[in-house]
Amino acid sequence: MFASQPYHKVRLDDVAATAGVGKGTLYVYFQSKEDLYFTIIFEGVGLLLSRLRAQLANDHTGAMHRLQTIVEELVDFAFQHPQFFELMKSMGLPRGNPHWDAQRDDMFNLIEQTIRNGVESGELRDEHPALTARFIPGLVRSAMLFAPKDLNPTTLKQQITSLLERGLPCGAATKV
Amino acid sequence: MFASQPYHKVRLDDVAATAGVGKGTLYVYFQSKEDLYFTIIFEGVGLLLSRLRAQLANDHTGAMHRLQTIVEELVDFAFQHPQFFELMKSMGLPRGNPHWDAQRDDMFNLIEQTIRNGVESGELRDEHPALTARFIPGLVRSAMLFAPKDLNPTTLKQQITSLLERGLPCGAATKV
Amino acid sequence: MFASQPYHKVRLDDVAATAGVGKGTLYVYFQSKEDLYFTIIFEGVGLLLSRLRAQLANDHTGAMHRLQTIVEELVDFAFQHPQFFELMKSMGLPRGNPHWDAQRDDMFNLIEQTIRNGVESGELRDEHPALTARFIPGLVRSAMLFAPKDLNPTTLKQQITSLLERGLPCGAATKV
Amino acid sequence: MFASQPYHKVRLDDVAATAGVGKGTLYVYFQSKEDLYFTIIFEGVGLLLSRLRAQLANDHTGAMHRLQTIVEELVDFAFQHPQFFELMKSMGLPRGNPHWDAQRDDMFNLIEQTIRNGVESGELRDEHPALTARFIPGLVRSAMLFAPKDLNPTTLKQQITSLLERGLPCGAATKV
DNA sequence: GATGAATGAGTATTCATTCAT
DNA sequence: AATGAATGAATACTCATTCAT
Repeated sequence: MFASQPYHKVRLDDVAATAGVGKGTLYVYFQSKEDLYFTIIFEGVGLLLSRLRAQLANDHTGAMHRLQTIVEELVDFAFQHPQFFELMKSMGLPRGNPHWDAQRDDMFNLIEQTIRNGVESGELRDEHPALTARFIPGLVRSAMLFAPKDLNPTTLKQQITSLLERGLPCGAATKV
Repeated sequence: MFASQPYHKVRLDDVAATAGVGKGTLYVYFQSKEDLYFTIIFEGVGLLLSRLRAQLANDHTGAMHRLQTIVEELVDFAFQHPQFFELMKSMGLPRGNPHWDAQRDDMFNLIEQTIRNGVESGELRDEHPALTARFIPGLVRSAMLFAPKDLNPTTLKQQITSLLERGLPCGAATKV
Repeated sequence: MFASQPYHKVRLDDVAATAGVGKGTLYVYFQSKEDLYFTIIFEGVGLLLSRLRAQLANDHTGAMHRLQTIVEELVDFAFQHPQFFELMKSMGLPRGNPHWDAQRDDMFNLIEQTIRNGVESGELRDEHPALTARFIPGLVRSAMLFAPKDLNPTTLKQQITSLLERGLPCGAATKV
Repeated sequence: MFASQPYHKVRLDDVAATAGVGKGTLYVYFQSKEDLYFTIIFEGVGLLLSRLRAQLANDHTGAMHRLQTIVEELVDFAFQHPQFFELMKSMGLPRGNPHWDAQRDDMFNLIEQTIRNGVESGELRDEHPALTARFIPGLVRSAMLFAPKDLNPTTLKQQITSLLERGLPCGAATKV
């Protein structure tokens, strides 16, 4: 519901009715409407994070391949939870909530570290891994929110991977 | 004010007070709170769009160079209006305000067309220019919202341009 | 808890927690929150009444002495149950709960009758014993609620007794 | 309305309707329901205080006569505002509100000082003027809340004055 | 045009009460 | 009997909007 309407248009009466519980019951489990909203996002990112970690734990390949794994996981998650990025448009991100900030940084750091490892091993070249780490989820977000509705996961993965692998210029090799 | 708080926490009382006008005066110029909010965003994107168009009108270079111009303009605008992307982070208001949707598509199309031209002329290779067009503002957005506070425009431009030009792998040249 | 907060700020959740029982258990012994509240007051006044009756049953002295006994009992009770008058300060619940009204009148009548006996025997002079009967608990109440915290029972008894015995003017004797 | 029902049963909707204004208008002038309630009491006591002061300003007689003036004013006020003491039953007195505490103390001090002056001049005998000062309004309260409905101001004044002047015992003189 | 006092529809939140266990 | 999770009726309070001045 938060994904299809702005935050302030979502009525807790309707949330309760849709959930099949009483209005008061929501307040047994959540402190406030805001708490409910942030909990949804927090649990979503938590799920994504744990999946990323699980995948990377089994992936002892090179940095580029691990980045592809990350992109795959991000895209799969986005298509399994198509409301997720819409959800965050509703009210934006919580600022200054230490739990949320820590969790978001965890995700960025996971990606950043993967890039750094690749740079150190000489496999990758990246002047600002921290920036690139923030770019990658942003690419998925942009696609999910604004790309044509018929976009499929495979195409999106390829496009992002392609961007990371080759860069746009077809004559890139000659430019170096 | 809309940049630093979610839509529903911005009170028109405060907006009027901050603007130094009476509450009623807002309604002389705007139909409603939503109208005010969308007007702000609409004018912001309108300004950005006109700048992009002005720059590109004078730029008769190749596609890659024009993309760099676009990135430069996006980043400069972002740093000149640091609230802008904060503002857009939660623009999840009514589904498909037609004006806004049209204008946003204008921007995406401007970028997409630049890429398509490059592909047609053989300068660029891109399987999905529409996706890439949506990626580019997303990269700026990600950086503005989540990157370290000491990020400077030059670094950001370089990083995005670099990504578009070369891709991450340092051996990219040999891959062609 | 009812003594330190107004009725509507006392939550049965807290009452149950403080009492160390489950919320539902309260409803085994009381019909409702109001019932609980009135039971507390009713039992309090009932206890006070039975003490007054017990003391007066053993007191076959004159009316003035019996009034002193009443004052002593009221003051002792007030100091033994310092919350009691706080509790009664806001007992403005349903108009005329019959049980409560009857019991309150019992107390007033007990005092009134003591005065009337004294008047009839010629020991006392009082134009309106009913009024005086209502005054006496009011004096204790006023002292308990508003007097300095270091007030002690002996002082209070003396002051009330003195007022009843002599009146304020030091030349009272000559006025008779 | 607060006089005829307990605080928590008074609905602001009804207050607004009775006052002939919109609900929101109440919140233009009062911060909250509690603020509204306390303001009513505060203004009531303020009115009473200013009347007492005005009367005493013109009264350069002896202490006993000034006390009678105070009693007269208290009783007149009580009969002119018969809801006033009922009002305070609704939620009790505000505790710790400095405005209210100061005002209440002002009233007590006004009476107390009158008694002290009488004691110093030798006109009165009172071991604890502070206590007596707190007794006097309490007598009026007791009468207004619990005395027979046909009580009239003159009777009440006489009874209180009589208590203060002579004390109860008709043989008081001989007890000294 | 500008204003801001008045408004009341709309909603988050509370808490006494119930009842299945 | 004792419980406390679930409830929803009840209500304080907010704030976008209006309109007389």
